[in-house]
Order: sequence, then C-alpha cells, then structure tokens
Amino acid sequence: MRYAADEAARSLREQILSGQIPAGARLGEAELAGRLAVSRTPIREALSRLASEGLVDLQPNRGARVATWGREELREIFELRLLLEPFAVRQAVPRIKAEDIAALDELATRMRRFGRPGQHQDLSALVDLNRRFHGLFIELADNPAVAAALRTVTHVAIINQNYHDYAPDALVRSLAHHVELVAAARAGDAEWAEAIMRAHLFNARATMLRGER
Amino acid sequence: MRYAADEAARSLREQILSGQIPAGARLGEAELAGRLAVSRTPIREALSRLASEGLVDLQPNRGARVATWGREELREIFELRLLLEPFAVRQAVPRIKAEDIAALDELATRMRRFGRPGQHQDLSALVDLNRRFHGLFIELADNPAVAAALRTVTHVAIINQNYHDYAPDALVRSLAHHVELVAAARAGDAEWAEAIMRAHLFNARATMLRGER
DNA sequence: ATGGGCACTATTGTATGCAATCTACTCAAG
DNA sequence: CTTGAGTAGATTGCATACAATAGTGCCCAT
Repeated sequence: MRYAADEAARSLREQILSGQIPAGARLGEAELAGRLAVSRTPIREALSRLASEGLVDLQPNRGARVATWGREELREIFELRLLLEPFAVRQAVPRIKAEDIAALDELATRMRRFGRPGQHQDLSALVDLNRRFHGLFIELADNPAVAAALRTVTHVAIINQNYHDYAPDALVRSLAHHVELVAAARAGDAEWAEAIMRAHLFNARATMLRGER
Repeated sequence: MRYAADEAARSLREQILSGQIPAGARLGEAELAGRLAVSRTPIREALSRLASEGLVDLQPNRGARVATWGREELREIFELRLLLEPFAVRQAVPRIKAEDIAALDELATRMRRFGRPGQHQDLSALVDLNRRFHGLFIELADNPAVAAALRTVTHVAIINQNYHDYAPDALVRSLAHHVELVAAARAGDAEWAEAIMRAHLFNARATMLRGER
C-alpha cells in the first residue's frame, strides 16, 4: 500500500459502487481508519475526494454518509448525463481502434448472455459489465474535461441502476442498445452511436424514474 | 473565522480567481499555513477541495500549484462549456423573476459602461462582473448537477479570460451579448437566450484560442 | 407523564511531530 | 567543462494528541 489516502479512496469507492456499503450508510472516520489500518488523516482526505466525485455527502461536524438522491435530483442528474454522454460517444467513435471495438463487443456480448432469461441469468453481474462498457466509451472520447464531468453522473447511475428493477422488455432493449452501439462504432458512424446512446439513456431513465422508488 | 479549512479554501479561491496568485504559482503548505495563521492540516484540506474544483494541480509528494491549461486542454474545456452553459441558460429563463432580471440588467449595463472606450474604461473590472453575470445565470438554472459540472469550466474561463486580450470588435460583441441575454430572459424566450449564449461562447473561444498564447 | 435543560459521550476539526520523499547543491571523475 | 552520485535541506504524507462541536440520555420541574 503505497499511499494510504489513495488506497483508502480506491477501496471506499469500490465498496460503495459495488453496493457493499449501502447508500445512506454512515462513514465514521475512526471506524474506517480502523478497518483500513491507517490513521484518520488519510481517511479524511479520501472522504473529501469521494465527496468531490459525488459519492459521499459531507456535512460539517456531522461526518460523512454515502450519498443518496431524491427523485428530483435523479431527474436533474439524468438530464446532465443525457447531455454529456451522447456527446462523449460522438467524440469517441472516430478515435476507436479495432482492439477497442473487440473489447466493447465482448462486454456487450457478455451482458447479453448474462441478461438472457433462464437459469444462467445473472442480473447482478450486469452492473459491473455495464460500468465498464460505459467507462470504456468515455475513456475513448479522450476528453478529460468531459470525463471528469461525467464521473459524478455515472457514479450516480451505477449506484441506482439495479437491473432487477428493469422490466423484461426494457432490459432487452438496454442490452440490444449496447450491441447496436458497438455496431455503430464499427461502422465509424458517430451520429448513429450518439443517437442510440440517447435512446439508451432515455430507456434507462424511464426505468429509474418510474414508480415512487 | 469559524472553520479554518473553509476559510482557507475561500481565501485561496478568491486570490486565485482574482489573479492575486498567478497561474502556475507554487502553493507550499507551510507558507500558506503561516500566511493564514493556521496549521497545515486545514490547508491541505483546502488545497484538496480546490483541486477538485480544478483550480489547483496537486501532485503526489510534489505539492500544489495553481492550475494551468495548455491550448488543447482549453479547447476541450470550452467544448464542454459550450455544451453545458447554453443548456443551463435555457433551463434558467423560465424560472427567472423580475428581480433577477433587474440584477442581470444592472450587471450587463455596468459591464457595457466599463467596457466603453475612453478614459473611464476599466477592463479589469469586467472580469469580476462577468463572473457574477454568468454565475447568476447558472444559479438561476437551479440544477445543482449542471452547476457543479460547470464550476470547473467557468473557473478556467475566469482565470484565462483577460479582457485586455479582446480585440475591440470582439469586446463590443461580448458586452452586447450580455445585454441581449437579458433581453431574451425578459422576453421569456429560452431558445433565444440559449442561442445568444452559444454565440457568446464562440466569440470568447475565438479570442482565447487565437494566437499562440 | 412529559418537556426542557444539562452533563456526558462520541465524533469531527485542528495542531503538532515524525517518517518518507523530493529537490538542489557539492564535489569528484571522466 | 560536463555529468553523475551522494548528501543535506526542504517539503509532503501520515500518525497521534488535543480542542471544539454535535448527539444522547438522564434528571428534575411542571
């Protein structure tokens, strides 16, 4: 463990994104320090960073909690994501290399396999694959400013995206979108990719904002 | 001074944005601690926050410097801003109240006055007014997610926006855009406002990216 | 019984000291 | 004269100790 603060941030981020630490959970400095076997100083720094990523809510003198979002907030964040991510995809497509397409293709294929109804269905596995799929696209856009702006909104999406919530038809659409995105990228058609990403996000939003949650 | 870290962050942010601490300047923890009469701990926290806002570059074991941007980075950041700020303006217009229009109007009017050639011209005063003008619009959009995403890019713009660099015609246009934005807001025409904001940013970008800098 | 106030505990915010790392300079060898 | 290793100083990263604040429960008065 080279740098305690880095390591703490990494570890916490991972645990929050994977759901091991649930949304709204209290993050006491002393407890985390004990758990990671470091002092409170790097823990504070890690929490500060995660707060800037939007993963953690930090209230003065009252400590940190894993961030939660209300319905309205979720709507606003999705609006932002709808603005940024299709843009990122459009930027990414012209830069995509063959090996990137292969990687995206594999992710999309695996997601479709895990999503297919039946005894091999594994909806939990989808979250991580989905995260990597979108993350790779954003990375390929090669625009640090946009990537930074997207970090928060994608985190929010990851935490709140539960494929168990998807209606069967919405799930099928979502997985098909990924495949279609790869096809658009392979064809080098940035506008196609942008369009399907927009549709993909609208589909996701419809699921996430449906009902009362 | 209630909270040292807050105060340190506020003070540093102010000094960086106003140019008192120039871009690229080294920010030694011990020196800052001495200057603000606090220990290094809250200074470190303040620097960490400013780094998350994009105002400060933080390198492990090598300390903090006021952030600088290369030409390509500036271009990318402006692209993001072009995406976000017109959107924010479009969201803001329907929510704007009469008093907000009055405030915006005054800012735009004062800017035009300070910008008018002659002995009363004061280009330095424009930076702060401009910052408040754009900041108010963003605030009125009432979308924390977008506001957060915009914070970094506007900071960058503020630091690099030097009205002394503007060619006379570009300056006239820029100030006229502000006035027109107020007119569009007063008319309740969100699309008009969005369009003129886009033009405004293109005009600014042309100045900032011109030449070799 | 209930509500308010107060003390106590738990937790965060800040200061300080020590360890690890980097920077700059010296000095010697080629 | 240049280059490189080595070392001393400065600076950051982390740990620990202390101060300040918020949360909790108890006691007492009404």
